[in-house]
Amino acid sequence: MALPLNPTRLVVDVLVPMPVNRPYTYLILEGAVLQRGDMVSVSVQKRTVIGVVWAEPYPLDPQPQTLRLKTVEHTFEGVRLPEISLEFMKWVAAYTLTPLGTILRMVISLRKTLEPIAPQVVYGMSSCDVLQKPSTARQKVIALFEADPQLKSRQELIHRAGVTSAVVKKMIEMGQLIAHEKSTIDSLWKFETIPLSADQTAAAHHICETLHQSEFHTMLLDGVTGSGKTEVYFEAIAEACKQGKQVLVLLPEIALSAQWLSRFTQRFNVKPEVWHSEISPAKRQKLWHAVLTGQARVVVGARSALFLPYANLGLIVVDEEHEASFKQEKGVIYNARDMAVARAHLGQIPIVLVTATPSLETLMNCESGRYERLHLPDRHGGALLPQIEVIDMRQIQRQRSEPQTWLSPQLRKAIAETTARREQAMLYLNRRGYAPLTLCRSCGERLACPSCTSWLVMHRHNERLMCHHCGHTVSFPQQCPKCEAPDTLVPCGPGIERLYEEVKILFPHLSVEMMASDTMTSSQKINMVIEAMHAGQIDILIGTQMMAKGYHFPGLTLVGVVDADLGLSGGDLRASERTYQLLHQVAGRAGRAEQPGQVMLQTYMPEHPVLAALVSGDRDQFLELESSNRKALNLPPYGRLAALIVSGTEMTLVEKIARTLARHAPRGEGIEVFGPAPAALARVRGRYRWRLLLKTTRNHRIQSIISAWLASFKIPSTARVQVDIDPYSFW
DNA sequence: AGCACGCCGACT
DNA sequence: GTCGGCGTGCTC
Repeated sequence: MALPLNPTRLVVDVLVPMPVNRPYTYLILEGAVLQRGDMVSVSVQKRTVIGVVWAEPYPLDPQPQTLRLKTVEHTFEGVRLPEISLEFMKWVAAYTLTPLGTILRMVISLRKTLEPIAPQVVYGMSSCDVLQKPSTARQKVIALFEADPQLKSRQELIHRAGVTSAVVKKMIEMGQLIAHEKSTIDSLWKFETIPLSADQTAAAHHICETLHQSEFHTMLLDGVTGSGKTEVYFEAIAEACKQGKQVLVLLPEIALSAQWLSRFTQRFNVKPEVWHSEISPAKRQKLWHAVLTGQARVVVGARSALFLPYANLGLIVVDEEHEASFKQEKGVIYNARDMAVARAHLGQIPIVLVTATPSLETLMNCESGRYERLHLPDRHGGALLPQIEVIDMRQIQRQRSEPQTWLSPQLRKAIAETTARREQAMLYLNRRGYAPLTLCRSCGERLACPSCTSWLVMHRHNERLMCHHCGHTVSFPQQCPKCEAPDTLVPCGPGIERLYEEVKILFPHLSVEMMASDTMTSSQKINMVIEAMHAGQIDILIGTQMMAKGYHFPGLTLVGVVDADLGLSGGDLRASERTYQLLHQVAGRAGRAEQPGQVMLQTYMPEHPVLAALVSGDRDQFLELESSNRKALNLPPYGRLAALIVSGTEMTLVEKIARTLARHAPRGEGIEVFGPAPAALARVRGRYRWRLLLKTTRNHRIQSIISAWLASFKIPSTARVQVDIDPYSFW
C-alpha cells in the first residue's frame, strides 16, 4: 500500500553497509536536517544498520510510489564523513569492482561497534582518550580551572585543589582540562629540525616544499638500508603538523615496529596514534572519531588505516613501498600502496613512497615522470655495506654416515669465527615449524590437510601438525594414519625449529634464539628478543621473514641465508623481484655499526640473476633485466592483470562455471585470457577454487572488460566469483 | 552480508 | 497432514 502522499515530505538517499552498488531511499523524520556524509541508522529488512547519507535530501516524487518507503530512524549530529571519504569509497569500489556498500561496510566496521557515539572532545598526549565522568576530586580541579582558565601552573592547580599530581596528570591525559591541555600538547611536540646529512636535508626540503604547494605529487624516497630515509620523512611529518594537517604513515605489519615507534617518540617527544587490526574496540572507536574530528594528528598503521575518515589529511607516507603485505587478499581485495596514491590524488596532497628496493611499478612511474625520484646515496654514519657471497650447495659433499645438515661447512666456519669475536650471527630461513613435509617410511603416505591442498607442517614446540593455509592442527600421530605402522613418520626438509636443533648441536655453548610468528605472539615477546639481541645476550638468532624487517642490531655482523632459492620457484610473476627485495633486506641486517658485515647465501642456482645481482650489488642491472622480461611478456607494470577466482563447495559446479566463464571470455586486440585451471591451492577451507587470468595492454580499462564479462551470463549464487585487480598471489 | 520465502523429505 | 532442510533472491 502506498503511503499517504505529502508533497512537503523529503526523502534522502542512504548508502547501507551491504553488498549493493547504490543507495536506498528513505523518508526523513519531521524536522530532521540531513546532509551528505551524515551517519544515520535505518532499517533494512528487519534489521537496523548504520548508513551514510549519499545525496542531499530532495522532495518525495508526488507520483504514486511503488516502493513502501521507510523512515530514517536516527541521526547522529556532528558525525559526518568528509566529502573526500565518500569520493574515495566510490573510487575504490570502481577500481576493485567491489559493491559500494561493501566498501562502506569496511569503512564503518573500522569502528568495531555499530553504536554511533556523539562527537566528543578528544585530546590525549598520544592516545585519544575520551572524556570520562569526573570523580569528586576531579570535579574540584575542574571547578577551579573553570573559575580561572588562565591557571597555567600545574603545581598551583594541584596545591589549590588539594589533589595529587597523578590526578591532574591523568585529567590532562584524559582531556578533562582542555584549554590547559591543548597548550600542553602543543608544547609537547618537538618540531625543530634535527641535524641531518646534506643529502637528507636536500630531500627533506624538497618534500616540505611540495607540502606548501598543496597539490598532488608522488615522490619515491629511494635509499639503501641505513641511509636515513626515516629521518627525512620525519621532517616532512613535522612540516605537515606545523601546518595543522593530519599525516598518515602506512607501514607493513605494524605489530613489529616497536623500533619505529621509539624513533618517532624520540624525534617528536610524543607518540603517534597507532592503528592496526588488533587494537581494542574501545580504542578503535575513539581513534576513529579522533581522526574524523582532526584531533588525531599523526596516524601510523597498516593497510586499513587508509580508510579512516581523515578530516584534514595533508601528507601520506608509505614506508617499505615494495612490500607485498600492502596487498589485502581477503574481503575487499586492494593494494593499500596504490589506493594511497589514489587517495592523495583525490585530496590533492603529496605522498612519499619509501624503500631501499623499489617495486618495478614504482620505478616505471618514475621513468615515465609520473613520480619523482629522490635518491639518498650513502649509508648514514659511514657504516660499511656487507660483503655478500654465494655458497654453491651443489658442491657440498656429504658423508653418508654424517647426520643430516642444512648448514654448509663455510657457513659453519663463519658462525664459529663471528661468535668467537663476540659478534652476533643471524640465520634466515623463511619456513616456520620443524619440517615442511612429513611422510611415512613404510607406505609413503604424505600427511596433508583434510580441507586444503597443502601439506601439514610439523611443529615441535607444541608437538602438533599444522596447515599453514587454514590453521587446522592435529596432535602429532603416534603411527601412520594410513598404514598404521608405528614410528615410521619422518620429517622432510628443514624449518627453523629443525635448524635450531642443528645449531644447538653444533654450538652447544652458545646462546641461540628463535624468532617466528608461532612463538612471537605478542609485541612484548618480540621486544624481549630484540632487547636481548641488543644487549649481546644472544649469539645466534634464527628467524623467518618476520625478522627481516627493519630491526637494527649493532653487534650483528654475519647473516646466513639457509635457502636463498626458496621463493624463486612457483611460477609467480614477482618471484624474482620479491626474493631480491627480501634477501637484500636480510643482507642489510649485517654490519650496521662500525664492524663490516658478512652475508652468505646458500643456493643450488648460483647463476640465477637474483643471486648474481645480490653478490655484485648491482641493483639497477637486475631491475633492468627483470623489467625487460616483463615488457617482453606484457606483464605488469607494462600490461594489466586481473584474476577471476571461482569458488564453491561443489567441485563440479565450480569447474563448470569456470569453463563457462572461459567460453564467454572477452576478445579483442591486446586482450588475453588464460585458464581456466584449478588453483594451485585447489581447495582451501573446504572450498574448491578455479582461476582465470585476464591480461590486457595498458590502453584498456580492465574493470570495464570484467564488468561486461561477468554480466554476460548468470552466475549461480551457490558459487562465488572474486575479482582480483593487479593480483600478487597466483594461488 | 542477513533474512525471508519457497519447495521437497522425515516426523509429532 | 506439518516441521525444517538450505537453495534463491531481495533489501528503500
